[in-house]
Amino acid sequence: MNEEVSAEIPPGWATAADVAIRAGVSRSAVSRTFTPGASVSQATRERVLKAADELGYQVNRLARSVNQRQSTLVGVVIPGMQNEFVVQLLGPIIRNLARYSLAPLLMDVRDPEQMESSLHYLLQYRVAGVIFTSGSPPIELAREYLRLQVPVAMINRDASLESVDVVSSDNRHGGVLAARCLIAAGARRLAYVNLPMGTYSGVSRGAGFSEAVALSGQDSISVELLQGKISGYEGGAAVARRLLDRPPELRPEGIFCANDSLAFGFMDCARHSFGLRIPEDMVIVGFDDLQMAAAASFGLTTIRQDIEGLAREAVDRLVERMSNPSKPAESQILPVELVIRRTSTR
Amino acid sequence: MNEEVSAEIPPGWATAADVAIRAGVSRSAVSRTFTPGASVSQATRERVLKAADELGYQVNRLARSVNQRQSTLVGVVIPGMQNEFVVQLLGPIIRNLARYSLAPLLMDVRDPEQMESSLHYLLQYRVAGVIFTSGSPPIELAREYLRLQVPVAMINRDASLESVDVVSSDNRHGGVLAARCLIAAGARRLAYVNLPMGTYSGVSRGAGFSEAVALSGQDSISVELLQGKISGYEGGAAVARRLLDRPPELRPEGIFCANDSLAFGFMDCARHSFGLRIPEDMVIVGFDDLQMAAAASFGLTTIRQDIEGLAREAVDRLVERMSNPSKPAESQILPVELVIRRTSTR
DNA sequence: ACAAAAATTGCACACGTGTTCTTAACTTAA
DNA sequence: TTAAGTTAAGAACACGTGTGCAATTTTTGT
Repeated sequence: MNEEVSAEIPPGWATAADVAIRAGVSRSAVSRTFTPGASVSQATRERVLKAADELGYQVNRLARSVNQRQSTLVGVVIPGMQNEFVVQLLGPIIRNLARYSLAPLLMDVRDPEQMESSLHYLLQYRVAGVIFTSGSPPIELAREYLRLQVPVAMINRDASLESVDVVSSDNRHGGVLAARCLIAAGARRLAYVNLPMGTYSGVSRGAGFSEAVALSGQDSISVELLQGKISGYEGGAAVARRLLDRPPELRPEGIFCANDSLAFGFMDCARHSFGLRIPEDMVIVGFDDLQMAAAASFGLTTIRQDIEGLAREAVDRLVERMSNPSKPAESQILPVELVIRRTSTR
Repeated sequence: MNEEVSAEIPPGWATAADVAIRAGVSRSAVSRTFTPGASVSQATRERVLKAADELGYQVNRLARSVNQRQSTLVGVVIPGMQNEFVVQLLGPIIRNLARYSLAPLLMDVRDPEQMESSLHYLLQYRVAGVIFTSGSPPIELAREYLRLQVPVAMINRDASLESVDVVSSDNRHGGVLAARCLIAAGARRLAYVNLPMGTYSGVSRGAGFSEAVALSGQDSISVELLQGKISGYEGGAAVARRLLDRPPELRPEGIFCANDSLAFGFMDCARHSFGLRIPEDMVIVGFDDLQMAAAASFGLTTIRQDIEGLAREAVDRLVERMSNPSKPAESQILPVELVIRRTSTR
């Protein structure tokens, strides 16, 4: 009985050999069809593509990687999902990697104790490179990758390592812009609210801030440097509670927060717990320009970073280094922009 | 633009053969040493581990995957980084995957046109499974994976597909809680602000909301269903502008927003553009309990989802299905919790 | 029409693993 | 001490792919 058997897709994945048989060609021909720039005649290419389509064949990138000792995976290291800015960086990074057919392997190093195992974790997948997003963690981790000749690119971090491409916002100048803005608004006693851990970008912003104040020439202006124990909204509020719990004439009138989340917490505490009016009693400038900065409840004047640019440049640098590992390290600085809203205009 | 790039795996990657030579054993012995449950004597195991450590040997998971025809990569599909709740889901998902030594391969399907290529993209890495996070996109994409027998788990989505595990918050009951809360606060004219696209979770929340109103028995209570064109803060504000631009006596007094971002936009617009006081003139309930909901500027009463639970259960279900693909589909519903803050208490 | 050049094809090998199967070594029981 | 039983190690194969090389086909030039 010659019953017609329906051409079901076999359980499991169709392999190049399966396609070859169905198309009546050698397995090499299949391989070449899916390798750009290989030598295949138009006729066989079409037969292969037809057979591949019918079988739902997808090339096995894992096997391909093993064979040619190349990987198309890129590690993306992030310090938890709490920092809203870093999260916003993620989307653009992924899309820019996709431009080069690279796939992001995410790694969350919230706990430093995971670090060691996380290191192995990425290495075992033979990542073609690693992107470190801003945050405090692991300079030693990066050093480890370098030792193994894995290309590394960093965003908003210290550019001190050899043969690492770094792309940062102009954090220092952001601090300068913030200082000028606060001073122009008439504030005399200034304060800088830094990030809890000694982050590179936090330090740079504070340095630019202090520097601009010093250069302003007006010695009636004072700067106070503060640093919280926790980050984000709660951290900003905590610093505010500590700072504003003093006689009104000693309170700072101009606040620069290392990022917008801190600023939200600070100004909410100032307004709701201490009854201060913003900007009348106190002017505030943040950093990042998160979406919430534009919210009517805040209207936060802030320094905008070029998220898309940071992601694009970091990926481009990494890709360059992949194809030319001995390329000299580049340190690129992207401009920031002062976005004026209500917290600084009076 | 669509350039293919990959980097040579740097020289200096020790292979199992290298370790074998250095340890003076066969390559099989090395392999067994790193394969839990294999038969190796304590003596050789130690020699192998010593040699491996000296060479900095890391097992090549790509090669391992090719050999045993199974992958340790899991696709995580997210609809852009705009939805803050989905982003918060990401961290727990990654950490729970790590519990099983699985690695997240991220896929951003913001643009539907990427869908087709994204599908191939994950398949080419032979992902062991896929997790769909909440959002509208691609039910067809999921169907495609199922056809290829790739295990699929979904979060906060319709449970209509066969052999797909779904874990959702109790969206319906969340709507019920919101309705009761608004009614208890004395609101009579109610409105529901839905998500722009007909998302499953948005629809469920609205259904529960309407249902609870109907069951309240008080026919003096009316419900209005609204849907914006854009999502997030701006979307909420836009809906508010449209809705409040009518005589005060026709304005709703109780608003239920499908998520917190919408609620932020809505209440900011109501307060700052229309001068309404919250909760005196209007009570509001959101959904998700984002960090900002607790901010002093909002104090938003909202329905909290069990983020950690959603992630954990989704990963557990997926892993179960990996080891037993014919397991009957489970549909799990996690409880939600009403978090009362200032926008509903008067 | 025929030789030379060019293009295409298939075979065989390589990549770094896990695993079966056979053989050697070692342990236990009588 | 010897036979039987247990355990570890190595050789060989498989996984799915890319590619060098030689053989074969097609195209080109006259």
